[in-house]
Amino acid sequence: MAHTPPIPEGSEVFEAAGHDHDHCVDHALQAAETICTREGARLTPLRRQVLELVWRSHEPIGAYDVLARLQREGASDAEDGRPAAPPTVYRALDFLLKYGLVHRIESLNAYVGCAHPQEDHNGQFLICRTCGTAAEIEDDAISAAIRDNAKRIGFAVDRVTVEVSGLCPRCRSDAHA
Amino acid sequence: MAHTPPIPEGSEVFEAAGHDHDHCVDHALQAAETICTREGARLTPLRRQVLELVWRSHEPIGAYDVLARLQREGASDAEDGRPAAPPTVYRALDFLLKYGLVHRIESLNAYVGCAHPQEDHNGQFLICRTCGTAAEIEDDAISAAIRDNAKRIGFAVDRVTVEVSGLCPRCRSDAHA
DNA sequence: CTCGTTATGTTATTTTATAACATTTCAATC
DNA sequence: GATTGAAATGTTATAAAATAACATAACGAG
Ligand SMILES: [Zn+2]
Ligand SMILES: [Zn+2]
Ligand SMILES: [Zn+2]
Ligand SMILES: [Zn+2]
Repeated sequence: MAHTPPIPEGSEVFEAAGHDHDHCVDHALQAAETICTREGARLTPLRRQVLELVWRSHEPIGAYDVLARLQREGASDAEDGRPAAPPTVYRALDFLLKYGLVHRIESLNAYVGCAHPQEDHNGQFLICRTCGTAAEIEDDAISAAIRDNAKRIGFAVDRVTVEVSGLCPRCRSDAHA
Repeated sequence: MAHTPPIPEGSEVFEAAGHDHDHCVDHALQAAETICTREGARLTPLRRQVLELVWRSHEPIGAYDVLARLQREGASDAEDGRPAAPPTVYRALDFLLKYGLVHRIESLNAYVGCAHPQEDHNGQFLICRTCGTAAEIEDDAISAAIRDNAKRIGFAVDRVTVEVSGLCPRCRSDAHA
């Protein structure tokens, strides 16, 4: 499952500044299609659109921000005037969470596209307090340490939330200047 | 309240069932006095009362639950009729958070008394989805793993949130029965 | 096509948190 | 002990996040 690749100096998990994010989005949507097909889940136009909106935001995005963008774009098919309502977005997000296509960042009340949606995991995040970027990591050492502790105590782990906030490498350099 | 037989292994972090919680509360309030004195911070009657209410709840408690209890008990000094308002509680909680006397559980939007308030830390929690108990652990292996990862990536850690939800040893046994 | 299921629409409300400004309390200085 | 500036609390209003409850539409198996 987990590759904990040697990270030379810092910046693969934090996306490169000028990278082609459209490509990331397309890739994520493609992966989502694959997963939903495999799972027999229906990635409807609405759900797909919400997933795309979440991915387009390079930072974690709140449900109401998703809603606002959804309203601006209009529902994908029906362009019938009435703006979408909160439950529309929350239901789509719930679906995406269920199939591991997005993660919820508890400390921000916000959502972010999952970086490796194939694998079953809860997501561990490094969140920059300055630029807002959330890098998803998957560190076996962290997972193992948590698993070991729980085992020692006799606690049956269901869901793990790891959210580290601080300064990303880039913002750190900027701060020095 | 309920007396439940001894739990064989691994249950120090989860409080024993029939323990004297009043003692925990008193101890916590005492420690808070000490810390605030040392820090030159004012543990006012209101703040003290909020801390006590948080501690009295054996589970993490929401701000509005604290508020409700505060209203029921009346403000500690002034018994002037008007019920307390949300900012009163949020400000007290902010103070208590600032001095490390309580922790906020992000995944529950709730607050819990800190088990080792002397030390500077962010708190790591095992939260039972059945009984609601949140056990605060302080696992160096977890902290170290997170610190190492961040260092490798060049991320400057500010605040760490670790919240593990699942089944505590007791509820696990109960489920087996 | 028919029918049960799943998805979405719609309206209202609940829960959580903060903004903005007024008043009180406190302790230091005069 | 009065003066005063800072910190704490009171008060009112609103923002932000999430869900409840019920109605309609779309979908897919038989
Ligand atoms: Zn992920
Ligand atoms: Zn940054
Ligand atoms: Zn603590
Ligand atoms: Zn339990």
